[in-house]
Amino acid sequence: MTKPTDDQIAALGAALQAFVRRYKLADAGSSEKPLNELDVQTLLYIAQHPDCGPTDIARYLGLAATTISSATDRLAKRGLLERHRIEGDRRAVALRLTKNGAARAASQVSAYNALNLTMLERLAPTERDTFIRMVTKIAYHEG
Amino acid sequence: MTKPTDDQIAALGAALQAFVRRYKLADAGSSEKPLNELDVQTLLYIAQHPDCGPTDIARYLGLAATTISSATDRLAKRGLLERHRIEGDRRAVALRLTKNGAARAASQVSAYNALNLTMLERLAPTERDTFIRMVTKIAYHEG
DNA sequence: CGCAGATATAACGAACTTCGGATTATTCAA
DNA sequence: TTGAATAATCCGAAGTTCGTTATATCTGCG
Repeated sequence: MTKPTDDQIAALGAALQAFVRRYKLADAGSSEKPLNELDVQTLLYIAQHPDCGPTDIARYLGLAATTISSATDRLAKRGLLERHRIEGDRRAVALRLTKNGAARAASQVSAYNALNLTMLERLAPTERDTFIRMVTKIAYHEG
Repeated sequence: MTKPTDDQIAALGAALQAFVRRYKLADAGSSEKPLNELDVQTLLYIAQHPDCGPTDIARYLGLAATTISSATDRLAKRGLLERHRIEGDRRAVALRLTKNGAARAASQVSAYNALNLTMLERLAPTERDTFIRMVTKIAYHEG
């Protein structure tokens, strides 16, 4: 197996750094009072796993359960999610997004999609599937 | 100009999400007491711009000057950088890495390089330059 | 020269976030 | 039944960002 050269590694590093930097400075111009990163991740997880509990989220994100408790508190205070008592286990709570929460989650997804769209548009149409295939290969590689 | 399809956007989004998640959970197992993200960025900026001032860093990262003051405080306390009074302008300080700071910066760069290496290794040797060219095109695209 | 205003940085305090430890409520197993 | 395990939350400590203020210094203009 031929190894990547130092030049290749450096070129990739420079491009990724430039990209991350541009992206970070760009999204400063968002509309609503922004949620912090953890709250966004929490919101999106609940959107995809309705009626999950705080412990699920903590395990998924690799954080302390109390941290998730704080995050869900913040989201609940803003009216983005509701806690429901569940039938089978009365210790547990089921987290569900409110209408506003679902809208907020959708808006987040839109923002991600817009970024992905921008990336693909910068490539020639014939390159796009190749790029997606490569990124997929890198992301899902077993190792 | 043909537009990317929704399927393409979704596929790219899913792959990037998977990649970011794997990367985040992976680097939980690092060695030394970790610097926070801002401190790392600050350290690397100073490594590349010796004798710069806090204001330069604040402008570069798009943050309040006092935030950078805190960051340089933390780095100085850990012995990673030194503040020097400058000749021409006695208001300003010139930030310089100590030996330890330079080592720490180098170690950070190594970590980034290792990640980039991993990414490239997951592609076939013949694909690598294509991938780098595409990422570069996306990152540096004028728009 | 002397002084008003701009500039570089640091000090301080408010608001917020993460997380460990303790607490409450409930379930499970012996 | 009782003790251990589990789900979630409360509380307080430590750390972070950032606005305001303070201090020192520079710059330019009369």
